[in-house]
Amino acid sequence: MKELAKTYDPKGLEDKLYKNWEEKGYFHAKVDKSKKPFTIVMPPPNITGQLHMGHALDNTMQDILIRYKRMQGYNALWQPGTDHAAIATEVKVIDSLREQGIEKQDLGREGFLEKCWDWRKDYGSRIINQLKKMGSSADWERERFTMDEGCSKAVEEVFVRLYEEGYIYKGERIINWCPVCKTSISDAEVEYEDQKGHFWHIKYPVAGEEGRFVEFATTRPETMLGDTAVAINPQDERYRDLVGKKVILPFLDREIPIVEDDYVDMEFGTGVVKITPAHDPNDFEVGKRHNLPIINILNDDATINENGGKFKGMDRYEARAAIVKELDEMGLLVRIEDHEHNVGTHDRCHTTVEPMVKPQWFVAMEELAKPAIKAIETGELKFVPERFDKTYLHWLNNIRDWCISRQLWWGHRIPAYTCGDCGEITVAKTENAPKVCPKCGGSHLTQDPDTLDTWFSSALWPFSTLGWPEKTEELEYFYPTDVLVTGYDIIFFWVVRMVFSGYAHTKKSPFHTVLIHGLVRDDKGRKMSKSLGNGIDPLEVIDKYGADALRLTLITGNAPGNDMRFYWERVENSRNFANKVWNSARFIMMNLEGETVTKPDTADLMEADRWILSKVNTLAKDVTENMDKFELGIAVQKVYDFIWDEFCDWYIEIAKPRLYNKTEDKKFANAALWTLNTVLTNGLKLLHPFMPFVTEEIFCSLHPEEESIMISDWPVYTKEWDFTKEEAMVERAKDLVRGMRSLRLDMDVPPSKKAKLFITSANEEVRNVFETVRPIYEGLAGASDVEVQEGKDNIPEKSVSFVIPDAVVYVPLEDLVDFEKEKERLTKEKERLAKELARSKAMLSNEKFLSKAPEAKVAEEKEKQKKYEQMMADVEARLAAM
RNA sequence: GGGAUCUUAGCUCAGCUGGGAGAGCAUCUGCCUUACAAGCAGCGGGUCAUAGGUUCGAGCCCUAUAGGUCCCACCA
Repeated sequence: MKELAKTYDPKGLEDKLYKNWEEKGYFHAKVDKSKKPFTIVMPPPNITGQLHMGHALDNTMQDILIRYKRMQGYNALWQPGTDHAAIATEVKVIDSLREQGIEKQDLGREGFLEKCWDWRKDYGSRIINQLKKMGSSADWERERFTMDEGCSKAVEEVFVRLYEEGYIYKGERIINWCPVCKTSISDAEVEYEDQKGHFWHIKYPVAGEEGRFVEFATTRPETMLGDTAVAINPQDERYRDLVGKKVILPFLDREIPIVEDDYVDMEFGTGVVKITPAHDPNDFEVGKRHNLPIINILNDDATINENGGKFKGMDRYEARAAIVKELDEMGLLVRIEDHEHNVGTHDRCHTTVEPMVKPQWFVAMEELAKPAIKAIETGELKFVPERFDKTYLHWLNNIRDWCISRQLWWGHRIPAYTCGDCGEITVAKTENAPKVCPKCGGSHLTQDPDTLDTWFSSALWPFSTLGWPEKTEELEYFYPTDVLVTGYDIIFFWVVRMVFSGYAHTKKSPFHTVLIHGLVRDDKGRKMSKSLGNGIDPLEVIDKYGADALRLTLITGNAPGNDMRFYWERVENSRNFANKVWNSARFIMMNLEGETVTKPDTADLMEADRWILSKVNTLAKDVTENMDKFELGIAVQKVYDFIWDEFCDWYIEIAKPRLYNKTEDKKFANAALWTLNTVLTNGLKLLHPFMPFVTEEIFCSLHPEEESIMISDWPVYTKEWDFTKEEAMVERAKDLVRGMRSLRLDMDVPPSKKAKLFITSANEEVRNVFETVRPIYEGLAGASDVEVQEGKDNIPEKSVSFVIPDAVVYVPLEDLVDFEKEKERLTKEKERLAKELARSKAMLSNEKFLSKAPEAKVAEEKEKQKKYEQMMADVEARLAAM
């Protein structure tokens, strides 16, 4: 047996243990029909990613579930991989190229993609290695990438299928355009920010009516260059006579109609709205209804294009200022108002998005959403916690078509080919790419230059990683997966899309449970972010305190779906716990030195041994229940409390006298050692999913014959260790010791002072408590002169007392008694009892309680009352005697 | 505007289907006791946001109010 250091040092050790696990192949899940599968698919981190607290939390939760299920005997697969992260990666690569003075366009599509793959080669494994530092037991042999061959095949398969079924279409729609990234983005990628702006009140002259104007307000004056109408509400009497007339658009001198549309709110502003179909989603709809022309006034970088007349070439904000200035000079600017409004920005670069009309590819969502909605109703899909059902359903019930084309190069290229001769679009997988146009036979085919939204491939992740569309045995065996763990911020982007994709392509929900966690915030509750510089780097935490401490910190005291605050003090506490476990093991191993321990006869077990066995027995049951309900925080709290409070603070202390007493029969020490070893081992197993490293190291030292705790069996409840009687007895013994301790503190009794104890109970069980407690008492209270005395007759006159269930304990302390203090204590005690008695009596005299409450509850209450009455009588007698 | 959620000890948070208010940290007291000072023993500290209601009984259920956070939608 090897020596353990005085404090636990995770440094170096964790890497060593992890390497061993990996080499032994413990993480690898092979198809094995004799075992039940349990599958989690890992949310693929971006290849540009650096491990942050969000990943750390997400992965810790998954690893806990996987390790737990693996120990329970499941064939547990944690399917990992990385995401190509279309726009995020493209932006990074462009930036790094720019530093070298190279522009994306200079390289051409092929050249640029090469650079992207280089980037992936250089950085793609970085995040994976960081996840390994966390102890993640994912099946790395099965690592996938959203753009690897298989996943790309799945993407094309889906695209072609959905196209053929009519769910994917190409259309001129108004989309969100990012002028910096120069691509369209989906609605989900738009983030609204409150910004201070203005309302510009402007008027347009009415054509043919000298001196007449219509007035309206706008927040974006520059869009007037694209105006093709002004609209009024058909009910609006004020403008009745204007119907059918036209107004003149300043600068461009375009005559545009005045149209009637219900969309206009008569109550708002002047009741007149300018209509810019090309640059506003609502106006676009109005334009469609009235067949208005769509005039795009912006280039892709949000400068004004040739449709903007003399403002051509100006940036949108530059043009805004110029237009306002000139309108003012022309007397068409009525006034300017301050106005705070929500501005849509791109969630990656926070550039204000510009609505634009462009040909894009869409997925028609209405039909596809239906089974995903039904899944919640039928219970095929559950959110933990449940409240996220509502978030999910609300989104699905109001879903709009998904814009899936992106004007990027890095990603899955859209498998659509346009004929240069007849304009026919052909959609086909790369392997079936058309050489000639199937319609006109022309050979001038060009593939659509756009790529797909990065979430298009992520949506297929649960089954594409298992080989879909091939019918692999993995897919057959591991799919559908079981649990998806992710943050609530990603429900719309990912969870929704995975679920409807699962139903569309596999006819099943890709998982039955979605376990949602919150955000990791800093100590002040702020989001951890690079720009604020308030983030704590998980790698730094691991370096300083170890991965176990990090994991424990992330899991404790947090309920599913809730945000948490993360700060160093919490990590320290976790580290302290790791050290506590370490030292308890060290203690046991020091005592095991040179001993051979055998399983003791049941008769040789002390009450305390049975008590702790019983405790660890129920602990296993409780923890298992919590784990199955995904209450990871509660589960680990229970293990923590058990190991620290019960096992270390009580049981080890109780066991010590037997270990130190060399003259006694060896079988007593043997019983203690065996119990220590057994209980610690079970505790370690229950702790292992949460703190894999320290538990493994101890387990292997304690059991050199065993290979790894990872592949050991999860403790289950056993009848053999069901000792309710002993449990109750030791709990009373603990009360007794606690009572003695506080009494001695109250009375300033030095620990060396011996004391006799008298107990007022004829209950044999209670008297046995003294025997149970003797070693504890001797060890902790420092007095050994314990005398059991029944009844009240022999109690010394000068003594102090305290109450334990079923009895009052008297301690004669002769000259050391402080009667004032004792009186105070008793009075307090009397008050407390009176309160409890009142409550109990009220309950028991209540007919409704008696009739409605379960019988056991009533009986329990009656017992309580009896006890209280007895205790009350004792206390009153003591008080009277003083 | 719609929805979700929170308000519990000085701080950060648990508290599962209603039945004697909890943890960690911090403070204070006493201990270097031969596993652990990253420790041990203990003390103090809460009208469970407010006001009603249901109930024999409410931190928990219902209603309203106040304040905070988040999501969605958005009137130009």
